[in-house]
Amino acid sequence: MSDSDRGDATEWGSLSRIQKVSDQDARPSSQTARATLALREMLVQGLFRPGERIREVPLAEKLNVSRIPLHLALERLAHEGFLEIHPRRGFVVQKFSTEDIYDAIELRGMLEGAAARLASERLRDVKDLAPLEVAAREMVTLVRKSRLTSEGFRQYIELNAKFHADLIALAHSRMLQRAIERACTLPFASPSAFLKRQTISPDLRELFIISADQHCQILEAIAGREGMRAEIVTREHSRVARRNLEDALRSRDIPADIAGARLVSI
Amino acid sequence: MSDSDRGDATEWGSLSRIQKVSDQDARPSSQTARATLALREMLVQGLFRPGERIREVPLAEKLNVSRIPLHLALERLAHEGFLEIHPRRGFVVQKFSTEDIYDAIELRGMLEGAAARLASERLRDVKDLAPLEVAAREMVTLVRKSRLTSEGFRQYIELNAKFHADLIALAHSRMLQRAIERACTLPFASPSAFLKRQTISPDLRELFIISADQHCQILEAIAGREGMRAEIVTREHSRVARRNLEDALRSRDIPADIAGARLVSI
DNA sequence: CAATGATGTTTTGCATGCAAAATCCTGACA
DNA sequence: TGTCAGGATTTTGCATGCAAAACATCATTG
Repeated sequence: MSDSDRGDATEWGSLSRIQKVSDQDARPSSQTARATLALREMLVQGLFRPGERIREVPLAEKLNVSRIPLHLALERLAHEGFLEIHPRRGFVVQKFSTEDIYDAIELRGMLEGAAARLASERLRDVKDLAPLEVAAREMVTLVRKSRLTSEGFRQYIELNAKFHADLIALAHSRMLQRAIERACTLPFASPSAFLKRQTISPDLRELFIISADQHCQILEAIAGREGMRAEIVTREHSRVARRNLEDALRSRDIPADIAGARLVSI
Repeated sequence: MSDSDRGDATEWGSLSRIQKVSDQDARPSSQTARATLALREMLVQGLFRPGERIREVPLAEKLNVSRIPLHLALERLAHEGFLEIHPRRGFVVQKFSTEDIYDAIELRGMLEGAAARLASERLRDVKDLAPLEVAAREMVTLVRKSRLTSEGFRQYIELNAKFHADLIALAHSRMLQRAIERACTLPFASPSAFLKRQTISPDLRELFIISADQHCQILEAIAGREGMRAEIVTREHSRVARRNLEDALRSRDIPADIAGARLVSI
């Protein structure tokens, strides 16, 4: 429930804002925002079956909003990719296959890779990398501890989100930023999708170490204006998510651990 | 006015559907669809100033729809990237810089390049390339004619759209397809954005020849499972649009010729 | 028995009107 | 002159209700 605090649902640039979980859940300023938040949460938690048709009236009652804001929320979630619009027939919950997830991860990898390359090409001052280096260093420190507390875990997720957001901002491309935000609206495509797993196996710890090191390599490449290397390492970095997913699929603990997994068939 | 015939505004997979311009303008089934179509057209034609705030009531009167469908249409256009949402303050027309256009074109090139690579990796039967080959051949035939009639021009645009749509479909990746559709919602990012120019200089004719040949090279690469080559040529292919834009910028005939150019500042 | 058509029910699309937020305008005061 | 307060006005957000489209049910007919 920690990624549900973007102020208003469709405001842009939300990815680059660092979310403070300060005041509990902020104030969902409008009915539409409230409905969007609640619905996204329900979808991610798997309270709807993939392929299920959504009826507006009962759902509106359940969420305590009227049909107009609910309809607006549904439209937004459709644009995010959770629902499908059937012109005069309402909304249907999307189905995803594991192939879709793999493709989504690879897509994000491509886009973030391009962002890293652009960042290295367009970097004006090496000082601009400072906040990223801080985050990367702290993540390394975290994963080096023999035992990862759940607080450390939370910190890692937050630092990771900040790192990725800052990296994308460094590309100085609104269009690319937009594309990445879109690609990450589906929860299982986001960089921290598979970080929320509860079972921390030794393998998983290894992945964390690898991932933290990749952050450093990416920064080194950008600082040295090695665009190609920055792109390749960033692309490879996204495959951590894929390995994490494969691991989860093997141990069959998907539904509990991974956000949005209940929308995946097979 | 030829690209305004996608049945219902936000139905997905619209890119892969080949649009028949059969019955004039189809029937915009709902008020929302009507408003979306009309508004998109107005935006592309530059009837709104970038940065301008949109007032719903007068606009609704102007379009002869009520505020609800207008609001839905505005929301959709915001998701397409034409407008910006300010939570309790309404919609504002987006501004774009030439850098944004360049980035949008490069982004599309990357994504279509990835599609071409995936197509070569995932191609099941070489027969699947047949419709693409037909389109590519016809385009070559068209550009070989010494004089390009305006009917031939129209045909080229249609064939080009079909080629790109079919290519993307061959990648067999819903996620990638979605990303490309999103990237192309902005008119100047689409593959045929700069084909609508009215002044056909000799340089432009050369670009057409190059472009038609690139289609053939892409198909050859895919047929030969040369994923890397397919990706690279497709990426390069997208730079035709960039050269076209640069040419237009030099001759300062942007506003008249290029869809959506009036949304571009400087 | 399948296909088609009539009829009632559900469900979405939309118009209208009201309330609250934002904006604008005016004028007082430092 | 610039700033700020406060009221008037505009503008968006939303609730309600109605009409039409989609859907379900069942009877009729070939």
